[in-house]
This record gives sequence, C-alpha cells and structure tokens, in this order.
Amino acid sequence: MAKPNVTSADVARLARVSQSAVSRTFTPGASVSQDTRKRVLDAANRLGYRPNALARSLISGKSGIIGVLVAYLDNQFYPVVIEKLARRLQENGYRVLLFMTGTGDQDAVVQDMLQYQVEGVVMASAHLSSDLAQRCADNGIPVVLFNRYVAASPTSSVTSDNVEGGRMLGNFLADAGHERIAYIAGFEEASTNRDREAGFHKGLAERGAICFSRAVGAYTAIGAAEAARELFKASEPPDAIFVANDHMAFAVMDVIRTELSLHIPHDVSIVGYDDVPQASWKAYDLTTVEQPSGPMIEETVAILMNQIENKAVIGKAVVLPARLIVRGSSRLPV
Amino acid sequence: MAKPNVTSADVARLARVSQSAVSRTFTPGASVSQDTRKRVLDAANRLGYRPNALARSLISGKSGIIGVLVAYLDNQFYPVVIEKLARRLQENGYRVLLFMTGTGDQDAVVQDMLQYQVEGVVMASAHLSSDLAQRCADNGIPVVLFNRYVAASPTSSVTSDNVEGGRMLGNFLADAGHERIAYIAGFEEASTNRDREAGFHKGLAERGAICFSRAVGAYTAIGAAEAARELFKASEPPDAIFVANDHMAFAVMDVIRTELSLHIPHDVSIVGYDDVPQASWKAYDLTTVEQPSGPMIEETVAILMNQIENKAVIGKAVVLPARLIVRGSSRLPV
DNA sequence: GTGAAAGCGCTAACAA
DNA sequence: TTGTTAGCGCTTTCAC
Repeated sequence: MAKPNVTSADVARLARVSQSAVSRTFTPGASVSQDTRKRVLDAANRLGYRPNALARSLISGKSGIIGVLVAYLDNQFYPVVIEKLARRLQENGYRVLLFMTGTGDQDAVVQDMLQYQVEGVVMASAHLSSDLAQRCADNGIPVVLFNRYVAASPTSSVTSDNVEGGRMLGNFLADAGHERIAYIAGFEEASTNRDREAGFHKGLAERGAICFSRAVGAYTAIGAAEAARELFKASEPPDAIFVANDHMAFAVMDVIRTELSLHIPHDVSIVGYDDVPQASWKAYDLTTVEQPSGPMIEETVAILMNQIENKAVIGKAVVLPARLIVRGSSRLPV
Repeated sequence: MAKPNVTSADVARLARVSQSAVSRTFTPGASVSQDTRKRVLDAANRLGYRPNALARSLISGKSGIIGVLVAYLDNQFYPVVIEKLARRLQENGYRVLLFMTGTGDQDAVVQDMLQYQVEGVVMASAHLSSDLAQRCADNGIPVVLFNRYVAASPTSSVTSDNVEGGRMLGNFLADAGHERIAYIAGFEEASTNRDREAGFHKGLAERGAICFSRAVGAYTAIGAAEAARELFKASEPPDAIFVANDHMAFAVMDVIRTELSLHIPHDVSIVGYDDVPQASWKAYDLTTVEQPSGPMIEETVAILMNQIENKAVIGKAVVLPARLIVRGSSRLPV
C-alpha cells in the first residue's frame, strides 16, 4: 500500500542517495550508474513512487498535454476522430485534455487550456473566432483547425478537399440523369458547408445543370428532417438530394422512406458527405464522399509535433484528397 | 501581443505591488482591496497574464483534472457519455484528461493518469484488473467504474439495472408468443453481458420459456454479424433475438434483412440494449432497454465530487433503473 | 557519476 | 489589507 505522497526525497532517503540521483534515474537520457539506478528503482518500487508530472512540467516547460476542443459528438465523424487522435497522441507521449464547447463561450475554454500549459491545440468546433487562435499563437502554442479553416488566417488547418468532393457529387448526380437536384445545407457559415456547396454548383454547371432547390439543415438531424419535408412540399419535388453530411443524410432518408413513403434510389437519390461508419450500414447504404480521417489525423499530429519541436509557429493549410464512394442510395450514371 | 512567459512577478512589478497581491487577486476567496485588485487586473491585462495552472496545482494539491478511460468509441453509447461527462465536469470546474485503452496495457495508462495528479478517475473501459482501481484507491484517488463493476470490489460503480433490463426483455419476447428465442452475447466476461443474460434467462423462465440458441458477438459489429449468420444456419432458426447491445443489434438487423432476406419483425423480432440515438432512427426502429446515461453521469460526478471533498474513499455501487422502450423491430405481446 | 544548491510559478502561512 | 518568507516536487547547472 503506497503512502499518499511519496516524493523523490523519500525515495532518495531510502536508497541512501541524493534526491538528484532519483531524478536522474527517471530521466531518460541521464547518466546514472547501474548500481545507483538499481537502488533507486528498488526503493521507488517499495514506496510506490511515481514522479509528479505537474512538477516536472513546471520546470521543464513541457506539459505533454494537447488541448482538444470539440462542439458535439452526435455526428459520428467526431468520435472517430477523437479516438484516433487520442491514440495517436498517446503513442507520441502526449495526453489529451478534452473540452466540449457550444454552451459556454469558447473564449473561457481556450483561456483554461492555456492556463494548463497545453503544448498544442486542436480545434474541431464549429464557431471559431480567429481571435482565439491568434491568442494561442501569441503564446507560441501551435493550433490546428481540424476540418475547418478561417480565410486569410495564419492558423494551420487540416481539411479534406471539400470543393472537389462537392464537385464530384455534382457531376455524379447530373451524370445519373437526375433533373431536379437539390441541396440540403449544413451550418451555413461553416467552411465545410461553403466549400461543399460551391464545389457542388461547379460540378452541376460542368454538366449544364443547376441546383433545383435548397434548404438548410444546420448539421443537425432535426434540422435536416425539417429541410427534407420542406423540399418535398414543393409542387415539384427533387429527384436527387445532396445532403451536406452523412449525419443529416440519415435523417433525410428516414423522412423520405417513413413519412413520404418514397423509395431510395428509385424515387429519389440521396448522397451524403463524410463516410461515417453508419454510411456503410446496409439500412442506409449511403453514397457519399470519404473524408480521410486517418490521414487527416496524421497531418494534424505532424504539424503539432513539428511546431512544438521547432518552436516556429507557421500557418500551414493541408488539404487532403476526397474520394467518392458509390453505394446503393443513388442511381448510377447511365 | 503577449510575451511567451508572463509570470505573476512581472505583473506585480508593473502594478507596483507584491507578487502575493497578484496571487490573491486571482484567488477566489482572498482579501484584496478594490484599489489593489484593479491595478493588478490592469497590469495583468496589459501583459496578457494568465496564472499557470500547473504551478497552482503543484502547491494546492488540486489539479482540477479528472482522468477518463475509454476503450472504444464505435458504440455510440460512449460518445454520448463522454460528451455529457465532459460538459458536466466542466460546469464543476474540472477538466477531462482522456485516455483510450485497448491497444496498450491499461496499467501504463493508469500510471500516467496518476502522475498527472488526477483528482478522480472514471473507467469506462472493458477489461479491468481490479488491481488498477486498488492502486488509485491507495493513492486516495476516487475511482468510479462506469457501466461495469467488479464483484466483491470496494470500488465505486455506476450502472443501470442490467439484470432487470434483461428480465424485462425476456418477459416481453415470451409474452409476444415467440417460441425460439435466441441470445447474442456481448463480451462474455463483461458485467453488463453477464447481468443482461442472467436477467434474460430469469425473464424467460418466469414465462416457462428457455433460451433457444446462443452465439457470441463480443460487442463488435463484425462479431455480431457472424453470430447472426451462425444462428440462422441451424435447422431451426430463431424467431426472436435479444442482442446484448444496440451497436450489435444494428449489424444483426442488416444481416437478417440484406443477406437472409427476412423481415423484421414479421419473420424474426430483434431487441437490443442501451437505447443509443440510432435505435430510434426509423431504418432500425429498435426495441431496446434504455440505459439512463444522464442520471448515470450525474451519479458519477456526484460520487467523484463527494469523495474529493471528503477525502474518504468509500466504495458505493449505484444501480439506476432501466426502462423498456418498445419500437417496431419486435412483435407486440398478444 | 554524484551531491549540493538554485529555482520553475505559484499558494499559504506569518508578520506587519 | 499587505508584503515577506517558505516551500510544493521536480530538473538542472555546477563543482567535486
């Protein structure tokens, strides 16, 4: 049974060495003799000693903590990202301090992160004042915007090519012979939504088509369901819908099948975006565009580690390729 | 633009007060005059000063950090829990240090948590040596096992009544007139699986029924799909299946509908457990038992806060009531 | 290779 | 109310 607070001094006393010898034993690249090391380790074991990471961080200036800010975990894309990110950072010897935002103001949350001396920050929350990122940069702390970016900001960002993804879907739906192609938007100010929509328009235009109708789902399931009902209330309903993310697309499919008794893709094609795990579940079998979360995480961690080591905070915008994944929720090009 | 390392001494110098005056200004219940406070705040603002939480924690002995250990986030039950837990702890002035387990050994992870002087630990990962919890207890750190427990252990746990939930499902399926009721198990050693299965058998027995067949899905989608195929390979297939959690139930439903071309609930009833968000999605419309994640989180936080304040680490097993939620994936009792 | 001593940034007595 | 003085537990020179 370990005593509540075993310090390196306690270990030193038992091992009959100096306190600094204990410290050295627990410091990877320090010079300690085999003998000393053994005695220290034995004593430490007996006492149940574990170095105090906080004290260590205080002096070394390296907390080993990365702050992660997320808005919500309903959309399965984010849990997947958090899991991968946490595992990846753990492998690199870092820990994740997780903050949820949305209710309180982000400002306070970022302040809190900073007080905890995080060595880097990953922001995967929607609303983001570039001011916050700036404050981190001022403190010399690398920040990566994940799956979002702020125009004309020097903050690093990692996204997938949402414009190209949208374009592919525009091409795809037009090529399949659809004539009334609609769009259900996400959160309108989000860079993901703007890029996907812009690419979509471009993709349609390339085939001489235009967006038939539009509604806003704000990246929520409820909003998406409402948007779907709205689109089908029109005298001419759409025969294909690009829903700005998978999370909303599922809700849209439910409304179409259950409330409107229409068949997918016979009556209407549905395509989403993200390729979350559920998109491949047979009940939805959703055609979508994959956001490569694995590579996105790799880039994020790489930027973080690089900037932490070099102390240079230089903005870098990484855009990874998106990939169209055709499944059964959409008619195939003729 | 804030200098990288502004300390309380810098602020004190600029404000022409002592360093302790600065400390007091940033300590909630301290006695500072209006005048001093204002001067300190002004100076702090000008310098962009933020107290170093690590240094504060070092001396106060309170890190304000709660360690959370999770195994995987595929099953949507856990993201929901993490989101609520993080928000709830943030409200109480605590932060979440998140660790994923499963790949590496949990032992190292818990060591790491302890080194970071966490004030409490929430364990929501499957495999758990009671030894780990014991080590935390030795250090006087409260531990709460979330959605799992270890028999005859003094560690606190918060679960829902899995036995009763299983019993309700046993009654329900038997009452609906099913004659070949099967069970697809989760991870067999998990307390959730054992309790649900035990309750299920009891519920069936109360109606003079027994479990017709059984397979193991190990709480994974792939394992569940395989288990479903196995059950239907028998000369006599089941006409109802209790799948040990919703996450697996979705995979089972996909196999039944897509591969076996059977209708739910006409040919076979499916019931799950957890009531994750997707269970109410119309494509599945899954009958299930709700685990009250909100109240479970409340209890978890209450236990943590209580033990942190009283320093008394006393095991407490909280079991919250489960609730049957009948949807369209199952035949109704006649 | 080892110990003594200084100090990371802060809080908490203790006097004044 | 204030400033002075000790440390919190550790890393890291610096002599030896």
